[in-house]
Amino acid sequence: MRISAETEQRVRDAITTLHYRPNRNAQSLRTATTSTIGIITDVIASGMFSSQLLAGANAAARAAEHVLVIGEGEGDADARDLLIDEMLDRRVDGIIFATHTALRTELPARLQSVRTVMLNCFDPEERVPAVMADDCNGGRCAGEILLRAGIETDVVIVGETPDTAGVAGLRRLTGIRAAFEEQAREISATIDCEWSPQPAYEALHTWLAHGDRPRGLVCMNDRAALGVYQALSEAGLTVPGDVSVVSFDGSELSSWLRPQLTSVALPLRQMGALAVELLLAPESDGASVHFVSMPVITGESVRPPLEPVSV
Amino acid sequence: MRISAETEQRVRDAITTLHYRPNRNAQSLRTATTSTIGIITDVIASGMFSSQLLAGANAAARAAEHVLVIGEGEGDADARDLLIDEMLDRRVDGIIFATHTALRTELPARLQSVRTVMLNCFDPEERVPAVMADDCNGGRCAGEILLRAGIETDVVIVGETPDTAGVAGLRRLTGIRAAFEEQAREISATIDCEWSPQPAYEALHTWLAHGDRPRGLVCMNDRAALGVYQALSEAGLTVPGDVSVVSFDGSELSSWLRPQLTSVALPLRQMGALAVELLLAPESDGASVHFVSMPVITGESVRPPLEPVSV
DNA sequence: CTGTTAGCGCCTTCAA
DNA sequence: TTGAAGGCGCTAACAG
Repeated sequence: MRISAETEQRVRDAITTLHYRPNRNAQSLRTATTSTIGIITDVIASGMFSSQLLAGANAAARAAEHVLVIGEGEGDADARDLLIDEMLDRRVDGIIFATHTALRTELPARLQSVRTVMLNCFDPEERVPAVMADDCNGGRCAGEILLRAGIETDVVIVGETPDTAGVAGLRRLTGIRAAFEEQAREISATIDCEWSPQPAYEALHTWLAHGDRPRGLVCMNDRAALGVYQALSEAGLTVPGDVSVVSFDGSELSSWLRPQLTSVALPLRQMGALAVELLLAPESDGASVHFVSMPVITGESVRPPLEPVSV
Repeated sequence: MRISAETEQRVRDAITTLHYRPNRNAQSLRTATTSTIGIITDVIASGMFSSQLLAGANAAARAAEHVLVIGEGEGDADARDLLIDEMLDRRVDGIIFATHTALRTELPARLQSVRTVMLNCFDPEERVPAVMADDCNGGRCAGEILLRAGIETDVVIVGETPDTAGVAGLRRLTGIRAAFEEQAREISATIDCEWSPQPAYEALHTWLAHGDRPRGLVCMNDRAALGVYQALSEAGLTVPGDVSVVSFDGSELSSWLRPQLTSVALPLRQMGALAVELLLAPESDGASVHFVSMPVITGESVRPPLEPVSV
């Protein structure tokens, strides 16, 4: 103890008055760890999707005393790879590879030797852990909502798109069908259209022109549901009086519609958070896909059951 | 030149086969520059706002070969300051301080000695450059849209909220009034309500109950306009037949409504980009507020002028 | 004009 | 237990 207490105090004072803070770059150089996580998204701007994923990831990162570096690939694989390099150059502790739409996609080559978690997408060969919404169970929920309301026939699905690269549609469809099969019922029809207001409006408008009248409608997302509302209203059908409507995503939009939409929500925040937790977890956790369950946001777009149901 | 060409080639080969890349942390240590920009937002998750600001900032950062690290203050000043410290510890080249709503707000103390640009907010003492939407001119545009359509009387504003911390409302209002005053006209009434569907719906519904019938409506944002559409439709008024509607923000929602909404758009992407450019510009540029003009997104919610107007 | 050297700020090992 | 020293990977200044 060669340093006097007084000297120590003077040093401590200097630390505060000069606002000294350790240089994390120097720390990183020595320790080869940065407390920094890179997150690569295809499109940041995409309204709620990427931003909520980001928000969840950021919250979890903060909780673990980490910070997020973001990069937007903009759909261009080269730009994306450049970004990845940029992050690796900065020696991020790991990378989250996120897409704004649920996708089966090849993990970029240069990520295969880096600690990586896929978010809202998964590698066909499951080389790294992935986080996805549990669309299959979500679909089942949507189906059960209608069934519990006593709507077992004349149910139509709006937004079937089996050809897309996305996997959400197929999984939701599977879940819905499963719920109906359990009750020995089935879906009456599926209407194929993009998951946006205008296409959904047009598709349903055309379909209704045939004279069929559905009792229940499942929309593949809230935006499609908006178009569906418009088409139903034009056809003089009321929600939920004539037709009950269930949807997916649980976006803000679902709460803006009148009547408020019952929607099976994408747990984007939780997904983002889980991705960070997996990335930071000491155990590699194998490389399985983690499914996050989709909560139901109950609105007023589904007819209450005619008779009270015993649980 | 003591190194033989052959040796040089062998080194170069090693670089590529071993995927050697310079360690930017080491570079930073030496050069005291990181090619990294920190961006502090109050809420990332807030739908389009922060995410579009982020997207714009990110694009500009990429163009300047920089990378963005993000931090979400979550409304808590302490958490925010911790984040700022975290970024300064990482020796970011500068910080963008962004809010999701246009605000007049004090620059955090520890940012006063750091290269900083305020985004969507400004310091009362203008200590640093700021980027904001030109809401005043935007308001004027909104007014002129109605005036050019021949709607000079019975114009009502939905969403007056002079008491908020936000400055957008007041500025838009000022612009609208200015446009009308230039034609020696004036706004008939202002309806005070929050800028969301439900409050706007209720406020207009109540107002319409008095029996007054507006010819033009200016909504303070697209979400309020959604509520306004609902109230008008309930009252049996058509858009744009009976009432012309203009709104602000230019969000996706405006394109989803039927008829499509004419909206004076927030140039969020450009704002984010400009903030980065100012931050990286060699000249400090003083510390003035930079106003980014708001483009008009033309929909079908405004009645075409009865007679062709000569430009 | 090339090749060597001395740190950037920190952490970790080693000696006292 | 505490202090000194070496080196993380790089760049800028310097010597040859």
